[in-house]
Amino acid sequence: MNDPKKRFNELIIVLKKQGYRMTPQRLELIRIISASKGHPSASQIYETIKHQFPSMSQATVYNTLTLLKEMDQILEIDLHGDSHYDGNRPEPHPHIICVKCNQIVDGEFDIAHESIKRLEEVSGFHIMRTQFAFYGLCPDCRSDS
Amino acid sequence: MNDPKKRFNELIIVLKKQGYRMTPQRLELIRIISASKGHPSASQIYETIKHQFPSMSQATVYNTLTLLKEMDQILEIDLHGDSHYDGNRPEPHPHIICVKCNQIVDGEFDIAHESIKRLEEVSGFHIMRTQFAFYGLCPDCRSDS
DNA sequence: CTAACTGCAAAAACTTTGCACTTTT
DNA sequence: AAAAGTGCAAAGTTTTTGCAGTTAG
Repeated sequence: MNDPKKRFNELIIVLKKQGYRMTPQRLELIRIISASKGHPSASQIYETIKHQFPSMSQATVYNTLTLLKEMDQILEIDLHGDSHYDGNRPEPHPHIICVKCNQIVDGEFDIAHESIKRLEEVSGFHIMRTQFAFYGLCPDCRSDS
Repeated sequence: MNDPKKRFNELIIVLKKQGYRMTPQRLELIRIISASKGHPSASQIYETIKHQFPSMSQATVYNTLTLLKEMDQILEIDLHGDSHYDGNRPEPHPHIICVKCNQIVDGEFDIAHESIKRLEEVSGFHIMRTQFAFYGLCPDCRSDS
């Protein structure tokens, strides 16, 4: 994972370069996304920001997340109507998700690079982003049951 | 893809073996899932069945899909609060999804087998199912824009 | 100053739930 | 007959929308 501060500044630069405004709410969301070791969901981000900005609205959270998503700066992890976000690794990588405790862990190998090329050739698609999810039991939950 | 009729009978046998009852609604859903070349969503399945069974309820669709999912007979493709289902290939395989027309195409290579083993070793997870999604533009939508 | 952004509240979309009724076995 | 399954309608979640008011640049 990147250094949170480095990532924070990186995101600010990218947004500014595109002419987006730096509002306090946006800065706070970017700070959270940059520092998150886990993969927070939209509602988790919303709840966290509300501590600092009680007036924060869900619409703003979704607006900003959509913005970052469209700029390929964050990855959306679609989990059955509860999207989580990975703010540190825009490049394709697998996620390992515990079906019991719902924790999400980053996988380290890169299946994508060569696979994408092959898949594009075979399917004729132009592939823009990927989502690899492995569902199972994390070490803790394995021993629980 | 399997032969739809073969798959249909296969599913019936599996359900019966587990002691589940064969209601007309269930049969119809299984028929649809078996024959679907694409990857229908819950609501698409619901709409289709309503033609035959105007009294069909969403609850029944979801009940049956959950059942099949838990028996690892269908794959759920999580698409931003609109799950689609792959009824023919319970084994891990990639999906290629057009971000414009939303069509879902099956990928043919198997990245999973060796990768899962490696990932299990590194993460300590016990992996039970996977979801590989590649988002992009299909050939038609590429030429459109 | 003004275009961009936010907050609010309502609506939309998908899924789940509870319970009485029906049906498979 | 009994357990399992269905239908209905309501409620729960997450996400989107419209618009008036606010603010960064």
